[in-house]
Order: sequence, then structure tokens, then C-alpha cells
Amino acid sequence: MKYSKEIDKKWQDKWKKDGLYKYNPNSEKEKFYTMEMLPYPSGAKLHLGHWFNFAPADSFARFKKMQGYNVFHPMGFDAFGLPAENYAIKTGIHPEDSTLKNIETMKRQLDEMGVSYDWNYSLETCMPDYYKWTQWLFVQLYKAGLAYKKEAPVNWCDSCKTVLANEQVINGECERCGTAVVKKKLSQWFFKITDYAEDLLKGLEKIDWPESTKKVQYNWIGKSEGAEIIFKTEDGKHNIKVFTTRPDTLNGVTYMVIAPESQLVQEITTPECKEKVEEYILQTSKLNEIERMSTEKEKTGTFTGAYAINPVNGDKVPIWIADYVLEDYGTGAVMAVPAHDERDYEFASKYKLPIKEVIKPKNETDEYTLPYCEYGILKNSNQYDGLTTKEAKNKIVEDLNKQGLGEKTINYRLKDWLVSRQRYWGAPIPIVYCDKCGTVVVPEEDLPVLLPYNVEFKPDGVSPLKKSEEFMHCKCPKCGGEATREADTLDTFVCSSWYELRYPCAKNDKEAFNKDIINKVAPIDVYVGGKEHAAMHLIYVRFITKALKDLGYLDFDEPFKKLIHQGMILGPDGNKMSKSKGNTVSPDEYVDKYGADVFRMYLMFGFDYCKGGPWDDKGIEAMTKYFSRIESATEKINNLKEGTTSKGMPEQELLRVKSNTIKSMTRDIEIFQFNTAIARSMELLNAINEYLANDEINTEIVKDTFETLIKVISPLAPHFAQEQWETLGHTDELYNYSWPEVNEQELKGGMKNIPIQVNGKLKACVSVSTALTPEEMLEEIKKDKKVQSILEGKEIKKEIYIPGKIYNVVI
RNA sequence: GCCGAUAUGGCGGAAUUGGUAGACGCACUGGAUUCAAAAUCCAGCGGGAAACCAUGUGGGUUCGAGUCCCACUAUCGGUACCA
Repeated sequence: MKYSKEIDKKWQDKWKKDGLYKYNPNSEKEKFYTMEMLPYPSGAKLHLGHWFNFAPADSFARFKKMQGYNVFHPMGFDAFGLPAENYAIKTGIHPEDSTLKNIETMKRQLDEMGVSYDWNYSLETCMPDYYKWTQWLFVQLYKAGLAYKKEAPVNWCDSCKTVLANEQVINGECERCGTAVVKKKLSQWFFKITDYAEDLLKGLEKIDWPESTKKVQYNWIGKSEGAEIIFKTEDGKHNIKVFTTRPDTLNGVTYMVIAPESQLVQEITTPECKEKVEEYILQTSKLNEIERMSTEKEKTGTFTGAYAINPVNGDKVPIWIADYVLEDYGTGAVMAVPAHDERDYEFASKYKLPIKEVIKPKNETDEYTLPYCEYGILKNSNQYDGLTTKEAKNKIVEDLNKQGLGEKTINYRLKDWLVSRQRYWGAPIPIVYCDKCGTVVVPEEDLPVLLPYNVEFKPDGVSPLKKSEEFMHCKCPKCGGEATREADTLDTFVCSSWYELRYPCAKNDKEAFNKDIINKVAPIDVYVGGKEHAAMHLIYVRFITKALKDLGYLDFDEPFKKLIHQGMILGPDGNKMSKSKGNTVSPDEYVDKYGADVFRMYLMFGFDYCKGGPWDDKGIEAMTKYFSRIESATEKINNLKEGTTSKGMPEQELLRVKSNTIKSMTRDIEIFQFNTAIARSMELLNAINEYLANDEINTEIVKDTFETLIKVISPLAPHFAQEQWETLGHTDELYNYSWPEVNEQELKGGMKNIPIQVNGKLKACVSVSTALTPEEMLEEIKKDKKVQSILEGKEIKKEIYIPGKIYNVVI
């Protein structure tokens, strides 16, 4: 039967009935745990990007299965989050209703894709049987001192009376009503990820991740070594701590800058400067971090009227505020050395602040222009004159340390993880507040703290859960008295920071966090997902894994041994697909028209998996054509005449192509290079057809070779391959077959072209037998007439022979 | 701004990681088949008459560079409350 969607259906129904994908946790085979980043069911359906992520990854899992592993390949849904809540606010449809409906649709689509998941091992992060354990995780972190509360700013729209996500702030205005968005401080929950900064850096060395992603993480964590130095205010009332990587330039400090939102500003600003400072703070609160950090933008700031004392020389320096200093990086204050720092130089020039030079180049002849940011020799620095930057860094900090005014420290750019959300659609934070006992964590046996269904979540200035009496009122777990619950919910990144540990416990298992089960199958051998998660999700999971290891729940401290990023499929116009741009492409139409296997093969063949690219369906018919060519070959193979004998060479060549195909495809699928894997399979089909054109053929060999082709494409096009398999007279499942093996002997057959270069330019090619040793090949080359005529009468200066690869002569 | 990528024929993309640039396809052209078309099959297909010139631009290292180094340009992703 010719391939179509009906064939997908035929096999999907059979495999479902047979329980083909049932996972056996007790298998004797070596485990292999692979998974993709779980989808967020915000849209009603899977989009093309999901297909591009999941279909090839499923082929990879099938390939691993054929290689003999006990493959665990689960899938779930990241179901809490902002879009569902916003959709609900807009339409009145409850987030739970829309989310569960979307999940049903997506599961159906995934089945139509032909994925090999066992749905008994799945999860939805919005269900109590899942978020009970998200809360359990919070409790463990809280008990370990890794969860704490502090004030932090949020985006606030005063007209909508609500907190806005960064995404909802457009050019500093609320996306709904256009009101200017301001920063407002709220008391919020944090996870102490900074405690793990060093471990997170070290762990990167031992995992097989793309180098670019590791780099992103190194920079995100942003380790810098330097010193913390204390400047006292002139009146002696306040200590201002600064972090600097250049304590050697301390004598060059001519002013200080503190972050406008710092509490200290309120305390030190003089009455004369108050008005300007207040105005500046308001102005700053309207900017986001990207705008503030831009070096394109002209620096702004204002004087607080207060002064600080330079601890190294007693100089009195003015204290300014400026938006280029951020409260949550370093100490929220900087010492400004305009002579030797680019930003400080620009700022000082604009506001006519003094510039004092304290570093000169090591060699007098070196170029020296301000700001001079290189290392050098100290000058104008009293007792430190003549020291090198390196020496002075140590000496100055040492001296300050004796007075209790400075010490060496390491600063990280990484901030603690803010996990509080003033929203409805998330896991409630398992904390209660009791007048008598204060902040009390909910005991594990009382979990989950259920998210109530009937809640007014339209924005009106109060966190949605606060408005639910049934939710807020509770008994204190410690004293039994009246208490109230925490009304904030958890960031959805918390839900997705441990989900890979939830899968191994089957859905109907009450006990989700079974150490033995988890440690048997985890960590994940290959994780597949977009590189947009390089910094956040992928750091959060690593952090949680390390914390749970330290708490004794895990035997490993890195969740993902190997990481693969799929590329992004853009709209046909080359832009990111989005509903607003109207450039989205629905996968369903293609699946209906061509069948799932043609579609997934086209996705794999038409794009570099790790790169993606703009969508273009021009070549999809070609894949249908490839399938037809295989189908007609199947027919030919079934009608072969028995008893004929082979002709020799073509047969040897056929076998060489066959073994080379297996070898190449094994390597290519292993590294997610599906496009070349499919290209190799096409070459094999071409070779088979060429061989079939012979007058005399070896039926046994060609049949075996063709069956090999069907086997190697079976993980890529499972339904189609199985259909051919059946047509060839087999009744068993290709899914359970072993991946074919390479015959090294077969690989060696045939001739090979050695390129001949003169001065690096290609002049000729000599064909030699691959059976020869490299030395024998060189002899053959030198005997060749073409080579001799090229070299005739030339003076050979140098010969370069790369054994068996290339021969280059310099004349 | 900062951090991380990417750039190869008309198109998608290969290139065993410094060794014949353009595998495998698409599109196109010519031929066979056909009353005709579709489908299929066969052949050709970077530019140039050739010497040669060609992997975003300009330099460099090397016997040899798509691949390594330096300086640019353009595009994409992330930038901590989209996930």
C-alpha cells in the first residue's frame, strides 16, 4: 500500500494495542535516559517548532533503543505560567480548563507524530500530584536555609494595579493601558543560588555541553576577583562598601557613585539636593536594566550633597547617584577612578569632576591616553608609588584589612533567584504566617497546599490568592492558632527545575521522590532543547540538582550529561514565528497531506538540526518521491528471480556503500546530524537501484542490503519502514531490531583518488587501490604518467605526503 | 550596551575538524517515454573561451585555509517576571 497518513494510523493503533512503548524499569539492559524540554501548553496546539524539536529527538531515542539500550524517553507539560492567566483575564476561561484542554490536544498531536513515549511516565506541572513535590522541594530548600525573603523591585502599573512581567512593559509603558510603569518594592521569596556559584562553574568542566552554552553560563555567573573596600561618610555615620577589581587605583578615586534605588541615598542626601535626587530616582525607576547598562546612552546622574572619605589617603570625595550603577550587582556602590575607567571617565568629563592619574605604563614608550585601563606602575599614590598593579592590589588591600576597611573578595554577577510571583496560576508557596510563631513552613505531611479553583484573578491591586478566604485562612502547623497563608505563587521555572526527577516514578505512584528509582535511571544522558534556555532554565536545574545532592537525595550533581540544542524554525519571511506577525505555519496540514513520516523526514533532511532556519516547504514533495522510490524498490526486491549469480565488482561496491552507510548514519544520528544521515540512506538506495540494473545479480545480497536500508531508516520514519518490512514478508517489529553492524572488510573494497598538488594548487588525481599501504600508494603516485609529466624538469624543493590523503610538491 | 551564535551555488545544505569546496536533495536545462500532459527514467548543472577566479568584507599564518589568528559588516538568540 502506498504511504499516506492511513499507514501511520494503522501502525499507531497496533502499537498502542500491543503496548510497544511500555517502559520496563527493571530491564537488564544498560539504561539510557533521553528527553526534550517539556512544552508549555499556552497555544492551543503544537507548533512547527515543537515538531522540529520532538520528532528528530524521538528518532534519536529509537536509534538508541536499536543500539540495545533500555531507553527511557518521557514527555510532560510545563503547565503553570503567565500566558494562561492572561488568556483567562482576557476571555474569562479558567486557566486550568484551557490548559488541560490544550494538553489533551497536544498529546493527540504527539501520538500522530508517532513518538515512542510511555504516557504512564508523564507529568503536568499544574496538577496537585506534581506540584505537591514542587512544594516539597521548596520545603527542603527552606529547611536547608536556601530559601529566604527580602525586598525586591517589581514592575508596577498604577492604573491596572498590577505587577507586570518584563514582557508586558513596552517602552516603559504598560502593554494594556499605556501607563508609565514604575518600580515598586515588595517582600519576596528567593532561592540562594549564589551559594552554588562556584560549584556551578566547576561543574561545567565535566559535562558534554555545547561550548557556546557553557560560555554563556560562565559569563552569567560572572566571577570576578577583587576587593571590598569601605568608605566612611564624612560625618562618620555610614559605611559605604564598594567592590572593585582594581584596588591599585584607589588613590585615583575622585568621587563615588551609588545606585539611585539604594536605601542609603535617602539617609545621606542633603536637604539642598533632595529635590533633584528624588526627581532622578523617579526617572531611573522607569528604565530597564538594558537601557541603564547601555554605553551608547549618555551618562546621567546627580550629586547627593554628601561626601565620603577615601580610606587610603583621607581625601574627601563627593557621593553621586547614577543609573549605570545597579543595586543588585556587587555592593550597589562604586568608587570612581575616571583616569582609569571608561565609564567613570565619561561621567567625570560630563560633570566636570576631577580626574587624577595614578597609573603609568610599564614602558615609558607605551601609548598612554586617558582613560588608561591597562595594568601598569603606580604614581601619585604616596607610599605605593612604583609598585606594579599586581603588587599594589595585594599591598593596598592588606593595609586596609589591618584597619578593618577592606578585604579580598570574589564577586559574582549571578543574583539570587527570585521565585515569588504575585499571580494566581502557579504552585502556592508552602508557607504560613502566624502572629505567635512568625514564618512557618508547611510540614511535608500537609502537602500539597492546594491551589483553589474559584478565585478572582482579574488584576485589582491585590495578589489573587489573597482574595480567597478559603485559601488564606489556616491553622498554624506549630501552635494550632489562627494563621494566614503566603499568597504568592512560585515562578514556573521552579516547576521545571526538577521535573526530570519526576518522570521515573510512574504517574500512579504516590511517592514521587523515590531516591532509589531516580538514581537508577538519572542523570539524563542526552537532553534536547532550545538554546534560549542557556542561561536561566539550564542554570536553575543544575542548581536544584546540586542542592538535592547535598541534601542527600541524589547520587549525582549534574542533571544533564550531554546537551543538544535544536535550531529555531523561523517564519517563511525569516522572522521568528508569532501570531502577531501572522507568519506561523501549522504542522497539522502537512501531516494530513503527506503523513507524519514524510513530514518528520523532511524536517530532518531540509535543515541543519542545530541551526534551523526559515520555513520553506518546496522540498517536501521530494521526500514523498524518496518514499515512492523505496516503495518501488520493495516491489522489485519481492519479485527477484532466484538462482542468479553475481558479477563481482558491482556487488563489492554495493557492500562497501552499505557498510559505509551504516557507519556514517551511526555517527550522524549520534550527533543529531539527521540531514546527512538521510543523505547517506539515499546514496544506499541509489546504489541498490544501480546494482539491480545489472543483468546478473546476487538476490541474497541485494535483499539483505535492502533490508538493511529499511532498518536504518526505521528510527527516522517508523511507520513507513514498518510497512515496507511487512510487505517484505516480516511479521515482527522493527522497533525491537538491533541496529545493523558495520563490516570493516566490506568498507575496504574499491579504489580511491589521491589529489596531487603543486605549490598547494590541485593539478591532478591518481586513482589507487584502497587495499595498498600508504607507502605503496606513494609509489603508485610517483609512477603515474600524469604526475611524471607535471614534475618533468622541475626542481623539487619540498614534498609533502599525507599518507593516503594528499600529495603536494613545492617547486 | 553586555554575553553567545551565524554567514558556503538560484535554494536547503555537505566537507571525515588544516588536505580534491559544493556530498545529498530542490529548482532549472536537454533527452527518452507519451496523441499530449503528469509521473517516471537518463544526462547536465558555481563563474570563465582559457589561464584562472570563487566559502559575508579586508588583512595575516601555512606547502595548503570554508576550517586557525586580527580587524570589520549584517542577521539571529539571551539579558534574570514569556517559557
